[in-house]
Amino acid sequence: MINLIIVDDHDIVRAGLKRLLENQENIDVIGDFGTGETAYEFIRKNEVDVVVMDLSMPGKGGIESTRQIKKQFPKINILILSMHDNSTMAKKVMDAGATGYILKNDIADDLINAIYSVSKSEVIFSRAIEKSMKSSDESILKKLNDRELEILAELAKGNDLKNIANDLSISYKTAANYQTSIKQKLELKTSVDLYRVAKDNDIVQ
Amino acid sequence: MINLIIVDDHDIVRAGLKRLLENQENIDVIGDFGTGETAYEFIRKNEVDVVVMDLSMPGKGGIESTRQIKKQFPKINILILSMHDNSTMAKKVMDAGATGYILKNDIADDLINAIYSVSKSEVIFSRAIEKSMKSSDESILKKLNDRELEILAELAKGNDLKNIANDLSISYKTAANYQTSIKQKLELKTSVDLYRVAKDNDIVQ
DNA sequence: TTGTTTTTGGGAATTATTCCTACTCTTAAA
DNA sequence: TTTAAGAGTAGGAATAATTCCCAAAAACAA
Repeated sequence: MINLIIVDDHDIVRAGLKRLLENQENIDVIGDFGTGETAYEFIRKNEVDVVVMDLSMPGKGGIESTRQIKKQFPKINILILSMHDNSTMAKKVMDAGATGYILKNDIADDLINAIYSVSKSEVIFSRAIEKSMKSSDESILKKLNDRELEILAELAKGNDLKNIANDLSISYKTAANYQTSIKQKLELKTSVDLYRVAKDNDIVQ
Repeated sequence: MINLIIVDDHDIVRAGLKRLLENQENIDVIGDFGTGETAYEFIRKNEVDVVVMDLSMPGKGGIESTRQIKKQFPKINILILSMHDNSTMAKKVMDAGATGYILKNDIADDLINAIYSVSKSEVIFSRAIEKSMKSSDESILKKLNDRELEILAELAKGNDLKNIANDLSISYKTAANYQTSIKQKLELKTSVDLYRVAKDNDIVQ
């Protein structure tokens, strides 16, 4: 029997998932929570085998919650549910310690299979993710080095060069030069394009 | 008895909603579909009272599908399910002919109540939406005049001042001055902030 | 060790932005 | 009808940001 909890800020999705899984013989949904924090409180006091968690939640998101849970309870297997077939995010999720990453628009059977796999600590991805992970090697961001990536992230957050320079303890000139080289490498013209790229590649939000 | 269909591209959400509603005495879920097109085909051949539809779907989205259904079958009441408490989108949805607009993170009871209301052609919104619709009169965009709004939209699209000036047949200086006054009125510092504002207020995307 | 990449930033030229001013047009009020 | 207010349009001048080019440490790989 798999003791499972659901963490998703959407009440409807949560209630739906709960009912969907309650039909399963070997899965016992012993709790469902709207936030990572309340889920963590429950985990501390109860025997949990698998956590099915939404990626994007207000407050502590799926990644941070995963990290926290895995740190204290490494035996718990976490399956992340996401809206988007984003390989960058999938990598982050796995780095945080999740065992699987599947999409909300995968069919219900896939979810159930994924839960069984994950409960045996088998790593599992959506097919769409596996596909996009292969192609992510050609991500435009490969063109940037670490420092450029860091500065791109800051810029996309809406930080201005002065602050970035200050935060990273480099001169304004250096920061400005980085900005220029990022734009050149990525063939962007405006700061807005820069933000778009950062967003499309999940550097921000 | 309410003959209801569900339209949502997410299999999990759809299956969940279906089971959630199947417990209701007076609601009969007679179909569920992953696209507006397949739902429309079903509607043409079957007696449908209420459609619960996701706002954002690939292909023909919730708004376009709503418009199509209402055009041919004005008696059908449509309840839109959305992820975001966006009052602008809510307005668009109602313009398209939907009877209600609720959020996926409203609690399940709200959904069921909404369905009963909508089935009686009672207009219904999430509380969060009603709140944000009221405050949208005080939208920061009210501070901008038409031309500023137009230029904000262009800027947010990633158009540079030179092109904007050219497209709108105004001098570069004028365009630049508009940009400045937009930033001032909205108290923004960077172009990224400008894009954010445009996005948050549905001027772009 | 030697060569390469990363990280750093200055100088100078070029662009962009801001602030101020001002003219024209339209619209609404007196 | 005159007046006032605001929208839309720009130019000049000062200031700020960006780009381009160059170069020197530092880190790192061969």
